[in-house]
This record gives sequence, C-alpha cells and structure tokens, in this order.
Amino acid sequence: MENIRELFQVMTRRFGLLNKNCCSIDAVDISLVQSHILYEIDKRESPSMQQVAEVLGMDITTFSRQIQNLVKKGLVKKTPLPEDRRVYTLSLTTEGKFIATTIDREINRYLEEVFSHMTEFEKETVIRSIKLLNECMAKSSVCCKPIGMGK
Amino acid sequence: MENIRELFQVMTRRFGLLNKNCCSIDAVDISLVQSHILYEIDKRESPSMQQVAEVLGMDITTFSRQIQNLVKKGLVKKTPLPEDRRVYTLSLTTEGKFIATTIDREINRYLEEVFSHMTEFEKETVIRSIKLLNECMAKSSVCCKPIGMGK
DNA sequence: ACAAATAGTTGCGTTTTACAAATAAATGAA
DNA sequence: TTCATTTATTTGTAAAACGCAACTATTTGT
Repeated sequence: MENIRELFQVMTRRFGLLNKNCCSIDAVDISLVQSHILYEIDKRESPSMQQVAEVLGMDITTFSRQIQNLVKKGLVKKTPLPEDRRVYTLSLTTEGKFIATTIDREINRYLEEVFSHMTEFEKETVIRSIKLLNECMAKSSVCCKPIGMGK
Repeated sequence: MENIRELFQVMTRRFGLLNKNCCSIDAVDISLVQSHILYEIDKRESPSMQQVAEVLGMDITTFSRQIQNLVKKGLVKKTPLPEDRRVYTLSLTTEGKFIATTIDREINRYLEEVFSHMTEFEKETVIRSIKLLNECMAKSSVCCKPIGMGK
C-alpha cells in the first residue's frame, strides 16, 4: 500500500492553498494566520487570548501582536473579563464577522464543488471518514497537540 | 448537517501541528516550510526550483532563499541542468535524505497510532475516502491551485 | 500580607516574506 | 547571425511574522 502520509500531505496542502487564496477575495484581504484567528474566534464563545493561541499552536506573544493588528483593522474586539481582569475576551466586530462569513462561504462553496464530482453515497462516506478521523486524532494523545511547540 | 469546512479545518490543523512538531525531533531541527521543501524534493525526480516552489504555493524568491539556507545546512544539492543552464535541479544530500526519512517515519508512526483506534474496515474506508477526495480536488480547477497567489 | 502562579504585553534580534529589479541563459524572428 | 523576448533564478530592500526574555497587572494560596 502507498504511503499514508503522502495522502494527507496532498490533501492538506490543497486545503491550505484554498485557505490562503480565500484570504484575498474582493473586500477581504488579510493574512492566512489572521484568517485562522478570525475563524477560531467566530467558532468559540468569547474565548480568551490563551485559548485561541493554544488551538492555533501559536506563541502567545506573536498572537498578542496579531490581535493588536486585527483590533486596529476593526475586525476584533478585546473585552476585559469582569471576574478576572487579567483575561481578555475576544469577539468579532460586525465587519470581522462579515469577513469570516465571506471566507467561510467561499471555502464551503469550493468544497461543494469538489464533492459534486462524487456520488451522494461517496460524499457521505468521505464526510463520515473525516469525522471519524478527527475523533481518533483527538483520542490519540501522542502528538498533534502543541506540546513541544517552542524548539 | 454540520459545516464541512469545520471538519477540514480541524483535520488539517491537527495534521499541520503534527508536521510542525516533527520538525524538531532529535537531530532534526528545521522549520516547517523547510520540512515541506525536503518532502517535495524527496518525492520528485530531481525537480527544478520552479516546480517545487509551484506545488508549495511559495513565491519563487522566498523559495530561492530557503533553498540557499538548506544548501548551507548541507541538506539539499543544487545541480545545474546541462541542457538548460538557467535551471537548477534539486536533490537531497545523504543527510537531507536522512532527515526527510526520519520525519516521514515519525509522521507515519503517528498516523498508524491514530488508525489503531479504528477497525481494519474503517481504516480502509478512510484511506479510500482521502484518496477519492484528492482525485476530486485535482479535477476541480476552481481554486486550490496557487492561482491568485500574490495578493 | 505576601510569595507564587497566571494572562497578557513589550523589547529586541532573527527569520520569513514578497515586490521590484537585476542577471544569465535560451528562444524566436528578422 | 543578431537582437528582442521570454524564462529561470538571484539579489536589493523593506515589511511582516516569529519567539525568547523580561515586564506589568491581577489573582490565588498560605
């Protein structure tokens, strides 16, 4: 059988390029990491800086500065948490939300196009497979988490 | 049904972190992009600079400098092509090959671990799904290729 | 009340990035 | 052949991203 990593590498590379391309559409023009940040903030319930930096596997100091940029661009709002004033809660502004939604729509549109080359059954199978894969990756504590992050 | 992009995002993020982590193991200590470069050179038959830069969606000038670094580190060899002296052919040195192999083994080891949480049937299904996905992504010319690369 | 832990920021030097322009070699047309 | 054009790669340069160390501010535990 062929190299499994190869399959993953090709798939994630393509999806990565898609993500990248979708950062510069029409009104939208942000960097790839910024797109990821918007995505994660949008997905979660007013997360803290640490939380988002963590899932993205980013150094907190780099993340801090990226947030500063996004705040300057008017895409993200930083709200101090009343019960713990060390913590800042992140949320998207209306424009940030708009951009995140635009990117999301664009990516889903592309994915639909890809799935259009399959039968409905194949599509279901593929989606179930990825879901299963994600569950198994979550189980496996070996790696994949930003453990040894800093060199 | 849930957002399809979400599934992809989670999967590729995990795999991305895995890739990142596997860059700094033991003797190996290179950046993520450098790891990708080594991987692609290893995979192909003495490719040119353009070719590798292209599949990685990298700007050729950035790529050029990364190659210079890898050559300095003694991991990559740049050989001028006799029949067209403008192009350079890329290949891995013994040490570059060793590092690429080490990373590859490590990643595959992790993937095996992930698959160990599935039945043999599920594993087969997942692998076939990813393969199918890759084929369909290749068909779709909408995006995913480094078309609009530069902003 | 105070040491220790936690969340986030800033200083600073290194690396990465990409546009513009340069070099060098091949190709095509006159 | 010669010269303009195209192609592959490199270099100049400046901006952006990165991450360690050190700092501030706040909370927690004793």
